[in-house]
Amino acid sequence: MEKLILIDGNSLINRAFYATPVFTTKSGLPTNGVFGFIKLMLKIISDKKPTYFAVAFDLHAPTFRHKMYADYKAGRKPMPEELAAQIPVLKEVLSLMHVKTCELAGFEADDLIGTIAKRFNTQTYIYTGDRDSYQLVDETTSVCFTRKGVSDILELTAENFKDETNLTPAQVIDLKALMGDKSDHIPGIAGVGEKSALSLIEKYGDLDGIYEHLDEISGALHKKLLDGKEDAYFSYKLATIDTNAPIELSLADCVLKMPFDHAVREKFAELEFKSLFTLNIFSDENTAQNSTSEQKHGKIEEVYPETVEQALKIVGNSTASRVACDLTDKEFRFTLLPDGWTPSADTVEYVLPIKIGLLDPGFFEYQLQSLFKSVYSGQKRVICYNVKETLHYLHSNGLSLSSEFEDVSILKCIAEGLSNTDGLQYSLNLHQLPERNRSYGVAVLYEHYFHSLNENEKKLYKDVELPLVSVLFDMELQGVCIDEKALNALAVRYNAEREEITARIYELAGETFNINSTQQLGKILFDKLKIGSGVKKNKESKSYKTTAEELEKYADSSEIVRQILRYRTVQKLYSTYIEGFRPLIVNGKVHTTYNQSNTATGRLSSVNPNLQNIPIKTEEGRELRKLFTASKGNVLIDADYSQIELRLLAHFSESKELIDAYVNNKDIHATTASQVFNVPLEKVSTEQRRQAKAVNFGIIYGISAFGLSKDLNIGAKRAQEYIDKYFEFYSNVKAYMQGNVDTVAKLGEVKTLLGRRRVINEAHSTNRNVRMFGERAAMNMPLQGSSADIIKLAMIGVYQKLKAGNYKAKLVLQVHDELVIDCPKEEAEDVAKLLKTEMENAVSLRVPLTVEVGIGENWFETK
DNA sequence: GGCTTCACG
DNA sequence: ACGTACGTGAAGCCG
Repeated sequence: MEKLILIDGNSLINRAFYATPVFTTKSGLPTNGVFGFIKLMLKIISDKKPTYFAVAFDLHAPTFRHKMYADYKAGRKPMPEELAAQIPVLKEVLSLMHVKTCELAGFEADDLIGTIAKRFNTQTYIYTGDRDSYQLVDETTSVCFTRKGVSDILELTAENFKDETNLTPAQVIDLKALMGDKSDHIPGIAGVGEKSALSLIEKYGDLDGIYEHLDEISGALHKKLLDGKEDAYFSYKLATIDTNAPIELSLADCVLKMPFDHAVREKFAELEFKSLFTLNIFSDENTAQNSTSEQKHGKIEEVYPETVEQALKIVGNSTASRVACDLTDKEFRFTLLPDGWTPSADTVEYVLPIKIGLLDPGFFEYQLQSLFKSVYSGQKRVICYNVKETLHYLHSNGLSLSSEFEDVSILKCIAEGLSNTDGLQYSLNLHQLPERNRSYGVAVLYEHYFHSLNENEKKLYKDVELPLVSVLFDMELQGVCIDEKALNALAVRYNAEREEITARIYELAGETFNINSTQQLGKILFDKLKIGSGVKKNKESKSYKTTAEELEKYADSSEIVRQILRYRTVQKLYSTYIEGFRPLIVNGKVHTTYNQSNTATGRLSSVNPNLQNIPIKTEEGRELRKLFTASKGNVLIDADYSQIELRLLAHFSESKELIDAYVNNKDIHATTASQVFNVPLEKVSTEQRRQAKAVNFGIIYGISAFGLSKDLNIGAKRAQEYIDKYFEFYSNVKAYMQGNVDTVAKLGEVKTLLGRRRVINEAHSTNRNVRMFGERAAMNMPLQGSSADIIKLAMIGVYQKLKAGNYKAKLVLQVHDELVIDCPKEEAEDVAKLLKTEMENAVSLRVPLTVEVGIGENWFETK
């Protein structure tokens, strides 16, 4: 069915404005709202491929519903100047795009949208950041609600509406009538919140139903409802969207005309929307008769060589200096890129099936190897989307990649952070590139992202992230040895204990239940056994909170609680670290995958298995590290940075107290304790030092009194005193942190030592909690991210030194501030020295970086 | 697939 | 008066 998209213009430009960092044209015109809106609009077009498209705007004037609205809206915070200025610009852009816009004196955008949606019997999608429109959902109308920012969209349809909201679309109005809506200045009934409103609706269906059965409702609620009846019905009218607005509009008026005229391109140039240029959305005057994808991007011809020899010849005869590749289970696609190639050139994409099935498949794949060899180990630079994956694929076929390579997934990550990490296919759609021409798409995306980087980012990419790919590939390939015998022994032990505890818990509970179910557990503990009164529930109030922290409170008085805490420990160790590892062991080793492009700060992450969260904090958990051993005849060398994030804080803040502490090798936690608790350094107790350590850590996280008080189990007031004392002494640290907050408020992003950016949209939120989260993230990211930068440099240095020295030692693990090498005993002394030196000298800061090294037969022993 | 819990830096 | 520590991944339950 043909699709119609309806956009609430005011609502979405508002969302886009706050979700996009503030930027202006050279002349000072703010354009972030328009930019964010256009981006979103293009994404919608790409996702839904609509035939019809219209944007509605508010236009207030005195008529019934809106007069009331105007009254209420008088108290509303005015739209910021920078946003208001962008609305005419947006309307101008839309007009150039021939996108139908509508507004009508006296009607809200959602009235127009409601009217249009009900008028035409075609599949309609309403995009808005306003929950009011939920009431419009029906069989042919969906509401796409922008949850946070503009990228997270919740699509409500007739099918999922009940599941998502627990209401019918019509009941949305009743809900608002009862509870009101501050942001829309609908009063509702005083003292009636979401909870009671929802339960009333669930019981009586709607407003009329509630008042018909008013006598069944007792107590305070009865009075509130009685007193608020007028408010409720008035609010009901306010909340009801008018679906009969007198608007003249036919479906034909809404036809979306793609591609866009040259004038749109010119307008984008004027607004300095350079990143939109590479998109395939403009008509090319010269080849106006061609289809969209061919106009902007030239022709893409798919060629299927009949034999591998043919393909080999094509590669051999080509003088192209680069080749873009995409290798999947089904196909191998490659595009040769001659010097000076641009996305607008006519391009040929070669396609070879990986599994032919008809002939002898082994033979064909054997043939393919020579093609891989010529492409991946030739003179041409190879461009992939995830090159480490390709390296593994080649290796498993006895091949290696010896050409220089590029990686679009990493480029994208440096350019946009975590914005859209859904892989190549997603990026192709987003950029309106043909879905099947994946190697061509890789080339276009490469050009797009590489040229969007600034000089620092290009260096970060070329000098750090790309060389790191080879390091990580080698580490993953190498793997780390697991002592399977010891693992099996532990499995038996844990399993026996788990069964023992389970039996005892059932006995104490008087029945069997699923201990792993927090819901069932909560009911047993608090409803049945009434273990305690403190029945803290979770957000949805669906279940009791049963975290270890919560249960500890009852441990002294209740055996079942003690047994459950013990059960949790054993269950965690057994399921995650014993049984979880078993299927991942290959020839006595596990080979993790390090993900280089999925953290907000620039850290690596580790999966299948995660080797960055192996227990260490408790004695018992720490035992598991004995399972991680050196290879036969080898030792493990472990090196970790000492307090690298605090040292970075000293460096960035230029706090002379912090610098002094590190330059003179002082005990930093004791120093902080001495200041915070007003005692001479030599009189600091172990308890005071422990607390000061928590303060120092808290600072790195963007400290809050509440967080610190929870961590230290003290009152928020005391915690605040500690923080004040801390900042009084380390005054530059306070200024530095404030600087981060100011930066993110102004630019919407912060940076690390090597210029890695993190966009923090939360910093522009009107919601105080969300905004403060953004501020804490802004305080933490430069520290956590620079630490990640530094260890990446060190890894590259160590890798190169090991290679240059012809050592057999191999890097096997990275745990954020720690590296582990599997090393022949005879090399150990040299390698330990090399490792320490490379790590300590990876960068030069205002304070020394120090590294602690340990050597042992297994990971446990190195510490 | 989202939520809860818990392992790490 | 509000509700918060920063960054991850895995297992298991539940709808």
